[in-house]
Amino acid sequence: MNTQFKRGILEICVLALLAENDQYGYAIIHALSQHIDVGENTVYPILRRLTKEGYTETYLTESKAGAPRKYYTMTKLGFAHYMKQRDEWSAFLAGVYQILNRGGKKHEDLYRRFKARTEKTTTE
Amino acid sequence: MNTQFKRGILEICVLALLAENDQYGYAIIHALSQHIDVGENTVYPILRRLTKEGYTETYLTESKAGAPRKYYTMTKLGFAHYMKQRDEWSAFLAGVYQILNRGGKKHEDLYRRFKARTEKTTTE
DNA sequence: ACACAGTACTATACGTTACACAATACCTGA
DNA sequence: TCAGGTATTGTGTAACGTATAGTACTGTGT
Repeated sequence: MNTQFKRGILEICVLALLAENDQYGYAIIHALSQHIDVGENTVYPILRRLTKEGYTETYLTESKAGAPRKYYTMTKLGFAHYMKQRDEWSAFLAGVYQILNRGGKKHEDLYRRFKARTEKTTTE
Repeated sequence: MNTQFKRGILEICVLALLAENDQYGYAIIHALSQHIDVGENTVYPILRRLTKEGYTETYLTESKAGAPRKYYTMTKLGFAHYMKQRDEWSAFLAGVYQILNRGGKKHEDLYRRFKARTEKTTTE
């Protein structure tokens, strides 16, 4: 999986979970990794950054099954940031959609077109 | 606009245009910039990278209105790469969609939920 | 003839972010 | 006590968008 795709979007995904409920890092990682390929080395830094920037705050709770958990809770600033990021993301997606889906969208269409074009110009 | 969003996707967008027809850099930049915010400093490096990796090849043509144009043409390898990237992108998007669109999707819904949650726990 | 705008491309340096690698620490069950 | 699941932190690296700057060619207005 192209790791570049995740840049910027992972943060939004984390914010999306925190907009629902307070969560601790490990749980967030599990939730995210059910849908996208992501590990602890990636998510924890995001959580630290969000906190550093005032988008989230933390509190510790003890756990019966392991080390204490650091819960992250979204601030109002964080929610506003989340809304803004969502907007930018969907605007960006709309633009990309326009570019990727001109003419034939399906692979067969694309392949037929490409093949037709390359064959008449002695490519090989 | 979050510049991070573009990582990896810009390359796909360029490939999408080249899958249709041979194009020169300046034209590609114009086509892309109608839909997403992107400049020459970003696109030319991508074109060079694509060529370096064998996904595109180039040929020069003279132009009546300016410097000679370097046309980029997609190789078979490039087309295969394009198809693969498209697949990965849509798989990634599907995952992100699952995460971002659980429960209420619209801003009003999200806001109502967030507000309700924060108000009952003496935030402020 | 010269400045200038538009066209077209190249090169260097930097910042952000995902992530590999590594370490720490707590608890439970065999 | 040792493995394994839980839970977090820190360091270093690589990719890629992009700001900045520069080269070079053509046609037009003055």
